[in-house]
Amino acid sequence: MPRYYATTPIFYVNDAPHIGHTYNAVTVDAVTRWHRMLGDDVWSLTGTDEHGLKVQRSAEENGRTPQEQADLNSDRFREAWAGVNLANDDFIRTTEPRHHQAVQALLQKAYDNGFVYQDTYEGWYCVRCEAYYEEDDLLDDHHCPIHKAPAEWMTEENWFFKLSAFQERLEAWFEAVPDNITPGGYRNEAMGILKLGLRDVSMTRSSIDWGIPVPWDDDHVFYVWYDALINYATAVGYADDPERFEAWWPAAHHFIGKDILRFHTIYWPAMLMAAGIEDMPHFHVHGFLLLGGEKMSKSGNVTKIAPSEMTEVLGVDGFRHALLRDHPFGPDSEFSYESMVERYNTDLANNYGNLISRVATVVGKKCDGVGPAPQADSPLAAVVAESYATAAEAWDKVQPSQALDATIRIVRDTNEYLQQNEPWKMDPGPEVDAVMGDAIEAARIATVLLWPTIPEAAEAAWKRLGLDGTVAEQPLPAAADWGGYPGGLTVSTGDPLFPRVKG
RNA sequence: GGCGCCGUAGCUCAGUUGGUGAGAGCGCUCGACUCAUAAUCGAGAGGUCGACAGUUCAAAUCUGUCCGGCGCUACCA
Repeated sequence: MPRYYATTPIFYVNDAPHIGHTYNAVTVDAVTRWHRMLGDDVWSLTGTDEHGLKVQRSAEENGRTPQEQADLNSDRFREAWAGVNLANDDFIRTTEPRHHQAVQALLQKAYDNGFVYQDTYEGWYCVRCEAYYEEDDLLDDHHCPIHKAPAEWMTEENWFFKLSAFQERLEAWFEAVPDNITPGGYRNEAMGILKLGLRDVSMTRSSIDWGIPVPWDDDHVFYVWYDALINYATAVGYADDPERFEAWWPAAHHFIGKDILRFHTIYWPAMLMAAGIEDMPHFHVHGFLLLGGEKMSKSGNVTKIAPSEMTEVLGVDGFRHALLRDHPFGPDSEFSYESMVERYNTDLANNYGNLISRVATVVGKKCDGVGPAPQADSPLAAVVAESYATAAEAWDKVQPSQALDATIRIVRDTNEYLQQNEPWKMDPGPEVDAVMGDAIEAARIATVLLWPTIPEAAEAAWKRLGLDGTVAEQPLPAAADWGGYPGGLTVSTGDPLFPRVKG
């Protein structure tokens, strides 16, 4: 059984969950749900990044311990993800003991293998940023470009990671694995970074307490990135279950935003290599949601919009669908309230939801409420087969927008098929049965294929069609084969699955 | 400065290795239907595929230049 291990980034606890985070998390959720239907052995991970100066500071400001602060804020992400129906298998926190063990173990390996050394770091340092700057990046008189405050010349003893030692091995990895980073544009970006040449980087801090102690030097904690990235290994047992790690690690897929490309696709693979891990993860990189439209651009930035603002209007499933359908995975794309509502109304209210309604009503009136079996040679059979092939390929390439487009095509063509045959004008009999059997079957398959994005509504539709069991347990590709609907099941009507939303 | 990305109908976007008269959804116009969530279906209008110049029998697709927007070149989480 193929394995598929998918991760979101761990989100920094000081941030509030917003639709940018949500886009990433829902993509991972939908893709992993698709893989579950394929019968793959799936593990999906999300979590929170909880160390670092910012957490330490906001804890002080609020009169809490850093751990208390982290607990509070981590819960916001848990709640947000429950609110969009994420079916993650694990939620990791970097403050957990299992993670401390893994970080110390993995970096100790790097140390033992000779890829860590002590050196003096000198540079212009902004206290408020807690970061060093290159001279060229500072404003006049060595002022910090962000805070406009004077930077100080600092000298610090630090532990360095020998990133430069991995230049060639990283290049070899890129050469050997053409799809190590998708979409391809981001792979080019990463290769560009490589081509410029890699410098060793500092990986510890002695000025902060809120972090994971360096095992060979009590005075230091690891710099946040060297702590955070390792979460992906922690979660599949790097420190405490080597067998489990062996099994899952080769199947790792990291879904990330383009802003963290460098750390993930260059530093992290090098860290793995330094620790003697052979298998490299796959990376799927997306762009930003840009805030357009009227209603929300007034509130400024996409990072100010909580997912709950959208689920209140569109429902959980409606939001999930519109989010993935309208924003191709990879490039930056426009996000607007108006287009989300429009997408919801078009795809889910007018097409999919309405199809379920009209089918149920006509079956009720013309077939005594019992769904007839589909025709083996229905013209819809070919439509479904083609749509499935397109959707399956798109999911495989991590292109949910394309997959959903292909899936909705089934719904559109079924509406067209009904319109052409007008079964509501016919007297009950074989002719009506033939048309309605086909329509139910197409609706059934569309429901299966929509489950990864609209799981709740899909289950509800499944029951209305009178089908047994759950959509979740339907196996692909078999469940998408034409003719799966047996006929003779009671079809029921009900309130609209997706009520129209007024713009 | 260097590297890279983007610029296709009013809007949001598709367009594999260059090849039938350039597409989808939405919006718009007209019509049909009335089973259905004023939903659905059909027809139509609408683009010199950023500009210019090349390569080619043939380019939105390849090359160069230019214009416009953006990213990276940062130990910002």
